Order: sequence, then C-alpha cells, then structure tokens
Amino acid sequence: MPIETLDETARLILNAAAKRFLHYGYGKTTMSEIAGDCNMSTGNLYRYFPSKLDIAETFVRTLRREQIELLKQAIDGPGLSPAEKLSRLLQTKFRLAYERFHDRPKAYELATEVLVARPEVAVEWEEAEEAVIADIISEGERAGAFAKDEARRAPKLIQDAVFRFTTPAVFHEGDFEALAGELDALIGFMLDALTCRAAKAKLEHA
Amino acid sequence: MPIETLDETARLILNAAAKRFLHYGYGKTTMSEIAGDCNMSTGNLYRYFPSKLDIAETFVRTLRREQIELLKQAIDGPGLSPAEKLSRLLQTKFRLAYERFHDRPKAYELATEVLVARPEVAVEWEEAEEAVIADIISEGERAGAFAKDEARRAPKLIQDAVFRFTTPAVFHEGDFEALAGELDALIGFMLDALTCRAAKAKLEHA
DNA sequence: TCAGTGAACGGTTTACAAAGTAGTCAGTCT
DNA sequence: AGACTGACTACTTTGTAAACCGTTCACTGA
Repeated sequence: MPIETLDETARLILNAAAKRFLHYGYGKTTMSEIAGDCNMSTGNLYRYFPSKLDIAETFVRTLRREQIELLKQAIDGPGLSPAEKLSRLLQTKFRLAYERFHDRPKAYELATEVLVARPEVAVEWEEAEEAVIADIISEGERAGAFAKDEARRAPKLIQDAVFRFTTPAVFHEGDFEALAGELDALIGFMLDALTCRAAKAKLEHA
Repeated sequence: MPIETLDETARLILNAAAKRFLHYGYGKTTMSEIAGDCNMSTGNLYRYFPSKLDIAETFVRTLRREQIELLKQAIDGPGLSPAEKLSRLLQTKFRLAYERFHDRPKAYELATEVLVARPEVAVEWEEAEEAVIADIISEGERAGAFAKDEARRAPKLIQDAVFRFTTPAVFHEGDFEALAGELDALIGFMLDALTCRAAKAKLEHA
C-alpha cells in the first residue's frame, strides 16, 4: 500500500504519527497524541488503520521505498561496470545504515521494532534489495564478466557476507572509514569469486 | 589465567559458580549461594576473585578454550586439503554456536552477558579463531592452492563473511540443514576467491 | 449513511516502598 | 600472618497499587 493510494485523512494521520515517531520514538508516542495532532479522536484513527503498529509499518514501508530508491540512484551513473555497481551498492547500503544509526537513532529504533514485530516486512525489504543485486549480476553475466547462473544464488550469499556491516553491533567498534575499508576488502573478495569463476569457465571453453 | 594455574580454593569456587551459572543463569545466581556451596562466607570469595563478573569471565575463558580445542580437532583429520579444513572449521563453528544456543541456552546467555560487559574477551575469542584460520591459509599458500599474502587479511574477512551464521537472530529462521547448506555455498564463494587468485597469479607467471 | 466521538475495558507500564544483592572491612580464629 | 567471617553499606531488583494506553463500541451530528 504505497502512500499515494491512501485516503487523505489516512495520510494526515501517517504524517502526524511519523513526526512523533521520529522525535520521541514508537513507545513514547500515544494514539491520543496522534489524534490530537490531527484534531480528531482516538476512535477515528481506527477507521483508517487497524492498529498503532500498522501505522508504524506503513511508515517503515515508505522508509524502505526511499532506501531502495537511493540504492538505485547510487548505481545509476553512466559507464559503471557491474563490479563497480555492486561495490557502490553495498557501500551505499552500509553508509545509509551507519548514518541512520548515528544521525536518526529514533528512525533506526522504529525500524527495528517494526521489523521484529512484523518479520515479513524484513523479508520483503531483503527481497527488494536482492532484486537490485540480481539485476547487477545478470548484467555482469551478459557482459561475460561474471560466471553464468550466479544470479539465482549469489545475491543471497552476498547479502549474507555483508550482513555484519548492517548490524548495529558493528557501528560502535571503529570509525566509519575503517569499517568502510574492511567492507571494501570483503567486496573485493566476493567480486574475485564471481569474476574468477567466469575466467575459469572461459579457459575450459578455449 | 588458565584454570590449572589457579589456587585450589579458586577452582572450588569456579566449579560451584559454573554449575549454578549453567543451571540458573548469571543473574539468578547469588554470591551467597556460591559461598554456601563452598562452605565459606561471601567475603572470602573476594580473596580469590575481584568480582562476580570476574568469576564468570574466567569460566567463559574456559568455554573458549574448549571451543578452540574442538575446532582444532575438527580440522585435524589426515589428508585434508586446506580448502576442506577451512570448510570444516567454519561449519563446525556454526554447528557449535547452533547447538549451544539450542541445547545449552544458559551457557549462551552467560557468554553473551560476559562478552557485552567485557568486550576485550570477545576480541580475544575472535583473535584465537583468527589464528586458527590464518594457519590454514598459510598452509594453503605454501601448497600453492591459495593466493600469496592472503594470510594477513583473509582471516578477518572470512570471519566477517560468516558472521551472520554465528548470530542468534539466524538460529530462529529455518532449520539447521537449510542454514548449513547456505553457509556451505558461502564458503564455496570465499574458497573460489582464494583459489582463483592463486590460479590467476600462476597464469601471469607462466 | 458515514465520518467522527469519547467513555469504558482489559492489559501494560510506572512509581515507589520493601526486600535483596554485590562488595567492604574491622575483627576472629588458627 | 594470613585464611576466613558476617554484619554493614550503597545500590539494584522486586512486588504492587495506581496511572496510563491501545482498542472497542454504542452513540452523535451532518
């Protein structure tokens, strides 16, 4: 349910809730406050959303849409090789997670709470990213840079491998540059696997 | 401080504490209970350990020694190639984490609590594993199977890549076999990077 | 008919007092 | 002298009663 398809009143509620969620956090925001901001009663909120959690879920979905959009922009540059695209995508994903954690802690907290309570939203988020990665790898296969038939399994494996760099535990240890450098080396490893498999296949063919 | 170097009374305390930690957890174990089990007063405990947390830390260090020992045994088989050793090591590490989480939840909880309160113990744990990985990679380099000069950076990268499979979040989703299969594919990827770099270097040399 | 209301309900959080616990230390026993 | 004690302190956890919050629903006004 993208925002555009929502009722005008529903959007009003969503905006009011989003502001409070980002300022005070999910737990510290009450339905009364949201209703008050919209000049309506609490009961009326339930005509537009089944529950408080659903308001938060809808908001997190918009955050996801924004993130996917930013990732696509990051790899949109002209003349980027598939390897460069993959590298940029993962570095951008890391940077966005790092920034959200440090600069918008309430947004991070909200996403975490919703993702724990509604695991299917987390799965959809990962699948959306996976699709972007799969596109890059397919392009690499067509160009002969990457090995064939990787587009099916590789995206999930790549997500597994960089998992550590999207986990809050890592954001405390070391500064951004050090972590980005470590991630870069890891991406280099993964890219070598993809390109070397292709090279090996070519040698056998020749 | 390995156990053998400890005072007899200190070992008595450590064993009594370990039993209670594993049965009831760290928080639900009191210094009075430990002292009672050892037929001594609480005050006397502090002649042997600076604090309750230090008792737990010492115990967690023995858990680490056991785990490193098991990992070394897992790669000790005769005629195992470096690639097989690395694969076995990481699969064993995953299996031990999985089993501890499901079969000895209190042990898992204790380790988590100590590792959060004493991050340097976590660092030492990772470094001990890193040393085992580095040995395997050095062996692979000497045999010409792996690329040169990887033994320095690769161990940390490999630990990063498999991080997801030693994190409790993953233990809930999917069964053991499915996760082990996914990990296997990921290890295959990393091994390809190591071996392909070596192959590429050889080609250039020839 | 339908957007909107607000009192009422059950489950949860909060506030604060009572109980408990980690750690100390002056003193005991051997 | 040195292993050991246990009452003591400062802090934390626990029990619990009151306040609060998400959600419902019978009702209102247009």
